[in-house]
Amino acid sequence: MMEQKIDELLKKNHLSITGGRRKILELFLQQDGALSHSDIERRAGEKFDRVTVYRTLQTFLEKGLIHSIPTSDNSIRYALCKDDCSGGQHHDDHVHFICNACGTTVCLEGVTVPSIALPDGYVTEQVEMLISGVCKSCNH
Amino acid sequence: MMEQKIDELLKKNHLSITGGRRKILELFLQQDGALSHSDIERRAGEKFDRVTVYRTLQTFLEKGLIHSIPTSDNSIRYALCKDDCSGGQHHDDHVHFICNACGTTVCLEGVTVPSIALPDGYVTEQVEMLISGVCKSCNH
DNA sequence: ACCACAATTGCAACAGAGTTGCAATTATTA
DNA sequence: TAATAATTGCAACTCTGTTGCAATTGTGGT
Ligand SMILES: [Mn+2]
Ligand SMILES: [Mn+2]
Ligand SMILES: [Zn+2]
Ligand SMILES: [Zn+2]
Repeated sequence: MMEQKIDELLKKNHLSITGGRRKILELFLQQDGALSHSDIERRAGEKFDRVTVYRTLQTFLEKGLIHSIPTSDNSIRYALCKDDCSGGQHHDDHVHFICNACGTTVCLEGVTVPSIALPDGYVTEQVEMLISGVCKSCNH
Repeated sequence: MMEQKIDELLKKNHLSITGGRRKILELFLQQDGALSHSDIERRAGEKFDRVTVYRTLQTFLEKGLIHSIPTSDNSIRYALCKDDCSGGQHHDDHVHFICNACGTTVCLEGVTVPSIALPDGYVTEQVEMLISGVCKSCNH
């Protein structure tokens, strides 16, 4: 049962269980790809205020339930984290893929970001790798 | 003389020479790192309308004079392209670095983006690599 | 140097995205 | 079930980005 899974996820992250959080988490679990703020607003229907969506995403980010994916068109996407990202510590070192045909953004969990040697004096804290092209489904 | 260089750059890209374009190009040439829209608006002073800045950046992008850099905080930065990017064809395969301390974004021209093998069915068209951390100057 | 034409600009008006304070509602714990 | 703390919705606001249109400016040819 998905409902049970949702409540467990919220409890595990020390979040109180509310309708809005349940609904947004459900959207992520039903979904293969990443979601933008407006995706969520649209699919959550008229049931929740815009502000609640903003605050919920912010909370989920801080708790390490989701991570954000920067895109070239200035519209951040969000995707579920793996289990070991709790507590605000993210360990997502996978590549993100954006399809130029259908627009979907997915986490390529199997493709890890290679480590890069930077010039002297630069210290790496986080690496984002974003690949755009044509996705599996759009390649007929 | 910088003024001469600016006009040549505009002519080479088949753009008419106007005050706004001159000023914005000057900002990029005076600058080591990348600039956001609001950086430009601020530094260009009250001299130009917001809309002109948007349209000028758009034009520069299309002509291959500048390229855009996606960031995690939803604020696109822009940086000058190398000479071989004219005509809307970009050949920037370098890594971008954002300093968490001072906030500046720079093109690491010497660091090329490694090629990545994607799962079957995915076709790569463009790769963005964005590293955040502490930059050279902030590492005292 | 001037003119005609095309391109660029500023302005106004608008749409969308994101933020904040506050009061009402709801969840948690005892 | 009641007390307390957290979450939510609402209103108001700011900031960002877009569009149409008329005024201005740049360009190339005379
Ligand atoms: Mn991901
Ligand atoms: Mn660059
Ligand atoms: Zn696709
Ligand atoms: Zn720095």
